[in-house]
Amino acid sequence: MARKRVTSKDVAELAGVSRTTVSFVLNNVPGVRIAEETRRRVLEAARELGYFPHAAARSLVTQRSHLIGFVLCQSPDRVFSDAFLPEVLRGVGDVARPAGFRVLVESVEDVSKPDAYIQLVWEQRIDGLILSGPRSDDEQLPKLREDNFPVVLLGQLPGLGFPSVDVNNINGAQKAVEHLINLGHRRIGIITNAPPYYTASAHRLEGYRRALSKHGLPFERALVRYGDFTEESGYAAMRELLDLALPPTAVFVASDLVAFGALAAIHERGLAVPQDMAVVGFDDVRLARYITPPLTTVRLPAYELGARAMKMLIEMIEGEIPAESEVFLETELVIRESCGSRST
Amino acid sequence: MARKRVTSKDVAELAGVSRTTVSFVLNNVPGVRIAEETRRRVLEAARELGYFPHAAARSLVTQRSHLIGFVLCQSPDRVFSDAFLPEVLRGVGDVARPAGFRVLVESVEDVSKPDAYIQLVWEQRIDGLILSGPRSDDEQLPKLREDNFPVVLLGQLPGLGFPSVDVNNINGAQKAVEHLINLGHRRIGIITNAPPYYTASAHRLEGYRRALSKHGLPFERALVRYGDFTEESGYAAMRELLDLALPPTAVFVASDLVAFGALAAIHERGLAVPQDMAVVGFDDVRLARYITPPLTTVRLPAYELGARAMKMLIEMIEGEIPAESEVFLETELVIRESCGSRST
DNA sequence: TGATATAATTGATACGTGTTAGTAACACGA
DNA sequence: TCGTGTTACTAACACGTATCAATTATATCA
Repeated sequence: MARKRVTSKDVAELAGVSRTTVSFVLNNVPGVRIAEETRRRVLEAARELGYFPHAAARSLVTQRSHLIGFVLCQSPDRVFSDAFLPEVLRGVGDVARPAGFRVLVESVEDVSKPDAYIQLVWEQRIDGLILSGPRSDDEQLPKLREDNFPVVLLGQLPGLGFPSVDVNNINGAQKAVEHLINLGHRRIGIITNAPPYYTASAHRLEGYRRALSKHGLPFERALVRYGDFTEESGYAAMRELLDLALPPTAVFVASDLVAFGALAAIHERGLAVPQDMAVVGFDDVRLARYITPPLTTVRLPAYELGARAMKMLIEMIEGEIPAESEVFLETELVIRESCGSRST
Repeated sequence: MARKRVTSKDVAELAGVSRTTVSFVLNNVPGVRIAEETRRRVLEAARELGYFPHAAARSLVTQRSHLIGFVLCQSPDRVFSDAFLPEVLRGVGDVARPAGFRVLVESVEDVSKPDAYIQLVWEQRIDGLILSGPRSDDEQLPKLREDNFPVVLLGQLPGLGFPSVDVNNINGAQKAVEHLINLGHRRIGIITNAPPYYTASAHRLEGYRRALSKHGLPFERALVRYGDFTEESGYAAMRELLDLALPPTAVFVASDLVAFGALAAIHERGLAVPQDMAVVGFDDVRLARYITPPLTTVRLPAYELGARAMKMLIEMIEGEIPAESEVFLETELVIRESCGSRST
């Protein structure tokens, strides 16, 4: 750091005014009248010296850091959350930037540890918090609730009453399964993305049930299998479905990654997709389109997830009460080749 | 914010000492002796009140924010850099955390704009900077050089003399091609990941040449094609190679994504991988293993890239001169099924 | 015992900004 | 000339910490 720091005092001296005036001009303080000539001189001086207010000094007095924390609670499905992190982050950033906020990214391996991320709040380093993949065993969340610190959840956590943004998993799954039904399938299996105590998993299963019942098809326990985020789990589950006395003609796999495993199992049996077995995935992972056959799947609005969460958070920081407290974003069915296209 | 902020003054009063003593105890200031009993009382009081020093106040006086900026310069290959962002970020975070640093992530669409990210530096919001995918038209970098602000590049940018961390693309490509040669292939094509003015692309081509010449094989211009990050470019390039009078028996595709396109072109011709055409990729994208056939490829050490860059940056912030200024991390050949396994 | 060295603690200041309350200059009407 | 109102600006304080120089309590030694 060769150069000496430029302070508002330097600007004031160069412009021949007081520091207070500099502050008034640069912050455009409402209700204060400054002569046009003076204002020009100050701006000129600031530009010439390359002056930027010291962030720490400023936030010490304003009690605003203009930083928000994006905390990633690592769960077993890291593979999954990772895949969308860049998109989500881009959504967050695109909303944060014009509002003058920066984003501090923190990933936390063990939410039950008391010093996990709450320190950011106690230190007053951040003005608000987006929590991705909140866990119910998180011991810090209740404390934040007490202080009513601005928090938005990405995902769901019933009970604490935090505002949240999530995907409408029920509708998404229902759309996927109805697509299969519309193609003429009557015996449709499901492999979930995760064990049933994950909300997303339960909701996707619920969507499956709704689609069946809406079209008068029976729900058979034998056609339900549970994945656990991994390709391997999809492989194993698909083999079980194929071993049934009366196997399904189509399967809804509630995660693309798990679906890749399922596809491997199908190919292994010498069966063709979509002719012998139609497959729909969920998530629209980047590479869903590159697999053979390109996977029909449900697109997760990752960018929008981030953007919306950030928008809500800013509202809360500004002191407003967000219009809706629980937002569910709709998905989009992306039709490729893994189901055939009898529909069109 | 229902609760009033707890300051060091509160801790001091509860412990019955002065604010100075509190500071001495909590910061473990060397060269200052504190009675064991007093120390205990202070720590106890701090714990009881849940005291954390105000980050802004602290960094105002210490001139240290304990924040580092991770700036993503968006280039046309965003798809690519995105794919590894989570891993890289994890590497950065895992090194930053124990050293007491947090990470501010910023993505910048146009590096030539003067207010792109340098404001973070002028505001003294960050102590150091990791720049991912630096561009030569970046107008801010030279200024940072002048002030010798701590910067580490992720990637390469000859000329300015910034410390950098990058992948050893030459060696990686060479390993991939030698693998094909060892399997008996004598006529090997290459599809690059990007146009030749990208350093990474040029280096991977260079590795290809070295492998050939090392084993006495001729370099033929006809077998060289240029990709441009996309699957489509791989598809087109592969078709051209297949249309040659004397097509190759194997191809090194210097990007997994581009390789997926190439695979599609091969399958379209009714050819089998690896029997009719062996394929090696580069990057080891997460889904390289899920494609059929699972892709043999060169693993990019994404985590280590981030970890190493952060390590160097911390050294520079501490005032040390990093031992090596240009670090090239080695890759690892991941053998799957797209080349056959005549080797073992 | 008194002088002196050492251990333990503190008062005062600086860091760079935002902001409140207040002053000086000036114009205006009576 | 005086009071009143307005405009344009400023002096002084606060934010919460780290740290230096100074001070007080305690042990050491002749």
